[in-house]
Amino acid sequence: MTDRLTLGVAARLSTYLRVLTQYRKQGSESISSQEISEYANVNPTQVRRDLSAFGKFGKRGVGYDVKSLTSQIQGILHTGGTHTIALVGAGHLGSAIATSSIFKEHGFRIAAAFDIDEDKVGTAVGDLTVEHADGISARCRELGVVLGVIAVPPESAQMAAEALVDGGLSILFNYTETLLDVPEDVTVHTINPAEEMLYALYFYLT
Amino acid sequence: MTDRLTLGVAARLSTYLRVLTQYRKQGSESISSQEISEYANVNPTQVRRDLSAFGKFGKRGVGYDVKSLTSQIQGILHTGGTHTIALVGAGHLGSAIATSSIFKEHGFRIAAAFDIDEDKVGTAVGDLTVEHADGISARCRELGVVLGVIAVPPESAQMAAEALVDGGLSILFNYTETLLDVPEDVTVHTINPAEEMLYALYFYLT
DNA sequence: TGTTACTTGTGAACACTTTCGCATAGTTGG
DNA sequence: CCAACTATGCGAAAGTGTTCACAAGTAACA
Ligand SMILES: NC(=O)c1ccc[n+]([C@@H]2O[C@H](COP(=O)([O-])OP(=O)(O)OC[C@H]3O[C@@H](n4cnc5c(N)ncnc54)[C@H](O)[C@@H]3O)[C@@H](O)[C@H]2O)c1
Ligand SMILES: NC(=O)c1ccc[n+]([C@@H]2O[C@H](COP(=O)([O-])OP(=O)(O)OC[C@H]3O[C@@H](n4cnc5c(N)ncnc54)[C@H](O)[C@@H]3O)[C@@H](O)[C@H]2O)c1
Repeated sequence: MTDRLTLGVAARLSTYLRVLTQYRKQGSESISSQEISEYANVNPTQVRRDLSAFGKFGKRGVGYDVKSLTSQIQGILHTGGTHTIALVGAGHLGSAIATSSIFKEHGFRIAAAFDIDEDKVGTAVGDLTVEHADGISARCRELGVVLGVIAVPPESAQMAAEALVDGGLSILFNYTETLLDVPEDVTVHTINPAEEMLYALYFYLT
Repeated sequence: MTDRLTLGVAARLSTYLRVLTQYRKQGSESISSQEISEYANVNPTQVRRDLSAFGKFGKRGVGYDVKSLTSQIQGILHTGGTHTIALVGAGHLGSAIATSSIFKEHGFRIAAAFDIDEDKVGTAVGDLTVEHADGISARCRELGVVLGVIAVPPESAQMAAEALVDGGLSILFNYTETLLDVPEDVTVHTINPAEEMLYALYFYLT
């Protein structure tokens, strides 16, 4: 149990957590492996196996209690608390991210938003006041940011990445198509829907 | 070879395609499995094995020719042409999507954008003129749309999904947190960065 | 031409994932 | 209280994925 989860299990548990978080908002108290599997696009047996590896969380004939299963998975992933993130780029995408409830729901607090455009610095996006990109590194250290989101034009992405790395971050989420060159200990997660679209299309076409 | 790819292989090939597409724009003609693996977050041996299953695309001592490898993978995934997509919701996120080059680069053409807000209908986002959401189903059929993107507020997502399904689509990309209920033959892909953030954090914290 | 440095392609071993089938346990309604 | 139904948990087997180690090709340069 002190072992590190394999990549696949950790990915699926994160997906279940997303489904559960939303399912709970929609009112229901109990959920079956069948229902989880439909929203998560996995096999129901897989869901049960993933969960039963850590204990007997379900009730036969009933399903899983949404609230307690949520805590259990948060426990397994050690991600129950609040985590502080920083946003670079306050354009269309940046505003959408800053005002979205998606992050808050899962315990992520956007602590600062940065832009290079003097007209945007000082204005509000969501609950935040946009700060100048010059301050990225210093402010990230100050605020204890663990994760940076890059939502700038593609040609500025490398620059943004370097500023965030300078601020001590080692997890970057890159919404641009730019391939980022970062130190070895930094992980870049790329949000590129086109990639998933190609994948989706393959299974549609065959 | 007429067999369907496994989920994992198809996903990785899509990732390689994303990396190659961008790498090519940055000028280089040749790429090694090592380089692909760094940008794709996989093991270099895995890259070589995935590719060598379909033929000998590389040159020992040199690497892979970026251009020809791109075509080869497009051939394997059958996704070389242009595919037509529709966008529902022309707010902050919708505008960002409509103006992003990410989709075009991979052969996706956004053929129409819809919104319910009368003030937005008729205005331009990117190259498109926003159309009224009432026309979603009819226009999707007319335009031969294969894939729909949902970028509306969470409470409107189910409605948007139903309109798209009515228009004959069976692949939906959902940027909202809402769990969508759709017919069995429709696949929903959810873009929820928070899910991937939880996953990223797990490996960071352990 | 010979040497050095590089990088692919693949056999073999091992680890992990996925699925089936079914015993087991809880629930509901008569 | 019993019968019908539902849904979990898990043994076992088959299928995939992942990594190591190395032979074999290619290029560049002295
Ligand atoms: N992955 C996705 O799902 C997705 C969706 C839409 C857009 N995108 C991509 O997101 C990026 C941004 O799109 P957008 O529509 O928000 O663009 P935008 O032009 O509206 O906003 C970009 C903002 O970044 C700021 N900026 C520029 N350089 C900066 C720097 N060095 N530091 C800080 N801020 C800087 C600009 O001032 C601007 O405010 C694009 O690359 C686009 O392709 C990705
Ligand atoms: N997954 C991600 O990466 C990500 C990032 C940012 C935002 N989001 C989510 O995207 C959604 C949209 O965010 P936004 O900032 O663009 O919001 P927004 O309010 O700026 O835009 C929403 C638009 O949808 C339109 N709309 C409402 N109902 C509609 C309907 N039934 N049909 C057509 N159009 C309709 C509205 O008129 C508005 O123009 C939110 O749910 C947000 O949480 C997701």
